[in-house]
Amino acid sequence: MTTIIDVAKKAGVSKSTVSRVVSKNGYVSDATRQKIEQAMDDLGYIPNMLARNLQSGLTKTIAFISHDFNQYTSIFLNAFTKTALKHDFYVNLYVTGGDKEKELDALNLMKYKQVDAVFIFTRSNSWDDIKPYRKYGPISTWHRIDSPDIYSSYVNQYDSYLMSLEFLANRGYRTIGHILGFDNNKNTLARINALDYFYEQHPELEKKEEWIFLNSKHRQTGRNIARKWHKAPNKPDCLVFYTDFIAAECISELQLLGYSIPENVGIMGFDNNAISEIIHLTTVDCHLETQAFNCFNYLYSELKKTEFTPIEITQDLVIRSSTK
Amino acid sequence: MTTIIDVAKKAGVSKSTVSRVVSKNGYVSDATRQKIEQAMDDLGYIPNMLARNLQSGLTKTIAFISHDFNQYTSIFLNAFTKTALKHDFYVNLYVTGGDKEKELDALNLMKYKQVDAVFIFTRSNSWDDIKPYRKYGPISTWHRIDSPDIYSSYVNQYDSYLMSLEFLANRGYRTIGHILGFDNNKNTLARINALDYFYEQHPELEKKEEWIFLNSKHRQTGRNIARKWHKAPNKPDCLVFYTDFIAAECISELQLLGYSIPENVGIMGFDNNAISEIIHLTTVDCHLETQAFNCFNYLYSELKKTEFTPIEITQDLVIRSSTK
DNA sequence: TTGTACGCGTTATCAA
DNA sequence: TTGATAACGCGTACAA
Repeated sequence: MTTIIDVAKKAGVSKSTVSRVVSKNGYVSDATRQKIEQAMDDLGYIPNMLARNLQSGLTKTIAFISHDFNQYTSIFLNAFTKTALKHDFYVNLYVTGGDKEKELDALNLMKYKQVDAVFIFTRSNSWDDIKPYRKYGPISTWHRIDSPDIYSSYVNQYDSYLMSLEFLANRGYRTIGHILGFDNNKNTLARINALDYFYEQHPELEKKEEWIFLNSKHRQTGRNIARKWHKAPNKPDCLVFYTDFIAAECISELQLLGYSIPENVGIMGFDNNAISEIIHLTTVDCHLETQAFNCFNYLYSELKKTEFTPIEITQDLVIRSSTK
Repeated sequence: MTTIIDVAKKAGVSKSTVSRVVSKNGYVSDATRQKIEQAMDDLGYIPNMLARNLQSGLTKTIAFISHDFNQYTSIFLNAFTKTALKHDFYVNLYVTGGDKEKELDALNLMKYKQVDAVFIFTRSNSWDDIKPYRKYGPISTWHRIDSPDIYSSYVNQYDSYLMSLEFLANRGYRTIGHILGFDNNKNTLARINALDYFYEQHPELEKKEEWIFLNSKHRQTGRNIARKWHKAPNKPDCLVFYTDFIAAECISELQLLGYSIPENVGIMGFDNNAISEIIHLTTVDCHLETQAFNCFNYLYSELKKTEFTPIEITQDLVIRSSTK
C-alpha cells in the first residue's frame, strides 16, 4: 500500500503538502501541485479512509436499524439510501431480528464511532431506553414519538383512519372489521381514537368488538383473519388493515377459500406499498419516500448543524377495486 | 470521549496493559485486570472502532451493491445481512441507480479500505471491467459468471427453464410466450438454449417468434405484455416470465382488463418471491436465501483464509393456481 | 507557499 | 507480568 509519505518522497515534498492536495485544504503552488499529482498517479495512490475517519472522528455513515429487511422495509430503505447517496453518506444495515440486545448494540455503534447517526425502522426497546443514546448522535424514526431527543416523521393516523372509515361508510359498508397494530404504538392509539369517534358519529353502524383485532403481527395474520372470516356466522362486509402486506395476505387466503374481492367482502389497506397496485388494493398513500427523505435530512442537518425544514406529508386515498 | 489513556491513568497502569485487557491479547494479572475493569466501568469506556480499524486495516464491513433496494432485492438482502450478522460483519449499502461510475466508486471502496469485500446484486459495468478490482478484495455475485476472480452462486437456468416448459407442456399448454431478461446475461443465454432444445423435442408445439421477448426491463414490462396479449389476434395460452415481479405485474394488468388466471391464460414465473405466494403464482424456487448464504460465506472465507464449501442449490417447482 | 511536529486511539514489539 | 515506544495513515496548528 502506498501512503501519503511515499507520495511525498517521490515528489520531493513534505507529507503535509501532499495532504493539502489530497484533501483540497490550504494553499499549494501550481508547480508543486503538478509534481504531487504526477507522483500520485505514478504510485497509484489511494487515500486511506480509515485514517481519515480516525482523524476526523466521523464516518459519513448512518445506521439503519430494523428487525429484518423484507419487501415491507424496501420502499423506505430505497428512498433512504438514495437520499443518503445524494449527500455522500453511506448506509449501514443492522438486523436485530427483534432482539433487544442487538438493537442496543446497534445504537452503541455511535459511541464506538462506527456510525455518525442512527435511523430506527423497527424497534424492540422502549423509547425511554433508546433516548439516552441521543447523546452519542442524532436519531430519527418514522414511528410516532413526541420527544426532543428523537425526530419522527410520523403521519397523523387519526386523520387517515377516519378518512378511510368515512370512505367505507360512504360506499355503503355497514359492518367493518378492524385489524390494528401493537398498542404500545402511538399510531395504533390514534387509530383507536379515530375508530371511537367514527362510531359516535355513525350510530347507525354496528361496532362489533369481536372484529377489532389488536397487536397483529406481520406474518400469517392476514391468512388467519381470512380463515376466521370464512368460518364466522356473522361476517363483516368489510375489513380494514393497518398495513397493506397483511391485507394482501388476507386477500390471498380469501381467494384460496373461493371468495371474490370486493363481491364477497371489501378490503382496505394502509401504506400503498409496491404490492398494493399489483393486487388492486384500496389504500392510503402516506408517502413513505417523503418520510424517508425527512428522516435522513434531519440526521444530516443535525450532523452539519444546519437548519432542518421537513417536507409536509399528505395522506391520500388510493381507490382501487378491492372495495366496491 | 474517554480513551484508553484515561483508563490507564485512572487504574494507575500503562495504556498497553489496558489494551491487553480490552483486546484480550497477552497476559495480565488478575489483580490489575480487576483494577482496569473497574476503571473502565467507572469511566464508561468504549473502545474506538475507528482506531482499531486503522490499526488492523480491516473494517469487518461488506459492500452490497445494487441499482436500488426494492422488494425484489429484499429477499436476498435479508438473507445476506442475517448471515453477515452471524459472523459479526456489517453490511454497507451502495445504490448505483444503474450508473456505471457510481458502481466503480463502490468497487473502489475496497481500495480505500472502507470495506473488506464486495457483493454485487446488480451491475452496469461489464465483468471484464469489474474483475480488476479483485486485487483489492474478494467479490461475489449471484449472477452467472465463470471466472476465478469472482464467485458466483448462480443456478443453472437451462435446467430450470426446461423443467418449467416441460411442466407446461404436460399441463396441456400448446403455445407459450417467453419473457426473457437481458441477453448480455448468461442466464438469459442458458434459457434461450433450453427453449431451442425444448421446441426440438416438441415438434408438435408451435414456436412463435413474436412471443419471445428479450431484454425485458423490470418496471411496467409485465403490464405492457398484458396489453399486447389483450390486443393480439392469436394469443398464446400461456406466458412464462424470467422473474416473478414481472409476472405479477402482468397478472395484475390482465385482471384489470377483465381476464381470469388461469382460465384465460396460464402464467408462470421464476424466483418464488414474497409476492408470489400472495398472488398464487406458479414458479420455480431457486432458493435465494441459500444463494445469499453462499455469497457471503465465500467472501468471509476469502477474508479469513479458510476453506469454502458452498451449499448445493436445488431448483424446485412451486405449483400454484396461476397455471391450470 | 511550504515544512515541522504533534494528535487521533489503538495494537504490536521489545525490553525490563 | 508490565511499560515505553513505535507503528497505523492522515490532518492541521504553527512556524518559517
